[in-house]
Amino acid sequence: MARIKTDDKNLSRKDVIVTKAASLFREKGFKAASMRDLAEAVGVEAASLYNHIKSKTELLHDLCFNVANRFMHKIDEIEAEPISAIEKIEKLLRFHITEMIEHYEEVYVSDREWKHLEDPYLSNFQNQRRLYRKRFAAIIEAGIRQKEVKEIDAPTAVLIMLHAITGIESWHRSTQKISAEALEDNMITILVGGLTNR
Amino acid sequence: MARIKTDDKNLSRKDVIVTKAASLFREKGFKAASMRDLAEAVGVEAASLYNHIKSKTELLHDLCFNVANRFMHKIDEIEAEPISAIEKIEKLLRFHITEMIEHYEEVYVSDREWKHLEDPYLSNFQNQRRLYRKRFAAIIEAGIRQKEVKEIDAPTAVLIMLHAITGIESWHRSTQKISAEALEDNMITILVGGLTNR
DNA sequence: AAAGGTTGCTAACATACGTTAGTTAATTAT
DNA sequence: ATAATTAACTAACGTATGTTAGCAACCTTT
Repeated sequence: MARIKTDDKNLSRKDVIVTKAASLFREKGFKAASMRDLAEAVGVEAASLYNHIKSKTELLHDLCFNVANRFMHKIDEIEAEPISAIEKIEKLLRFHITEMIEHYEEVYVSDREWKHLEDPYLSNFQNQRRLYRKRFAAIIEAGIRQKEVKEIDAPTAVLIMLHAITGIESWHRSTQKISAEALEDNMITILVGGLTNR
Repeated sequence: MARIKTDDKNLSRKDVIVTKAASLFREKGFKAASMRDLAEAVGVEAASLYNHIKSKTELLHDLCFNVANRFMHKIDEIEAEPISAIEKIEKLLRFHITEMIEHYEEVYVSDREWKHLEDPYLSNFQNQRRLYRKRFAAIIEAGIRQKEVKEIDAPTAVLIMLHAITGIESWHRSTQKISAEALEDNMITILVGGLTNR
């Protein structure tokens, strides 16, 4: 009888399922990925998954909110630091970039598939998202007031930054990648360079 | 008996269906949007759609290749112009931006949902996409050689540009938009500003 | 070794989906 | 006015999907 392997200790079977789900949802999209696909990836029959999870949407829910919470904590932390606006922006961007490099399946799924959440989680997620962007924009606006940053529309700048970073997905799948460090530095050069005055 | 309205002349009934499909696929995603949803949006029964189209995937196919062709023609045109690399980049970006502003449902769907195409169209689309990015990167590399552009990794720059532009989708749906012109100029300022030497 | 809990299996359900067949209504051409 | 064509309808088929029920095998604790 097949069993779900949790080779690395401290991993629950649910963790294994959630991780495989991230990979599958990233590859096929949430709707197109079936529970039978997931079961096969996990090495078990579809019905057996339900010993560990409540529903398919719960998987998406877990993925989305895990990611969202990580970003929320990071922006809390950065806002509180006594550094310049440009430094805050760079720190936040670097966090986004490394998150996308290291946990890209989860981050990608959270970013692209949250539409398939169901209320009340959907509204909740959308609110968090809006709030996060507002806080990011506020940092940029502070930078503009202090003349560190060009006179641009802050919400537009946030859109550009956040979407630019999802481009890392293509890097991840490309065959001849530059190194992760080089990627990060290139992105910072272009993005922060585009904001900075002088 | 309900009929599909093609109020503006020169619109075939299929055109009406394709347009509504773009809107629906954008809103729900290709897989989550059903033919019955589409039929309702068009004002007709699901089976009736098949008097005008071959299949659901044909709709996606039409959307994706219409968009891809427009971009391919534009890059043909721009490559041939006797202008500097930076000017070429700016022209191409402005084209992307206005396409995204004016036909955003189609462009968005083409960008996000092409994964659900079926071979041979899938491979075909992927090839076109790769080729387009290579040509874009080549323009940037020419700019680097002529010292117009910072010494960055060109493929990374392409990723950033293209993905940044999909952020316009959020602008489109936001309630308090800045004007389309202001959006375009802001994006150019940040993106081209991030590339330019000095 | 027995008992209890956990995790797997098979079978099946209800539902939703894309699509086809066959038919009728509406429009266009003769 | 009649015939031919186009475009709609109803009904249904086959398949895939998320999920549940009931039972068997495994592991852990005593």
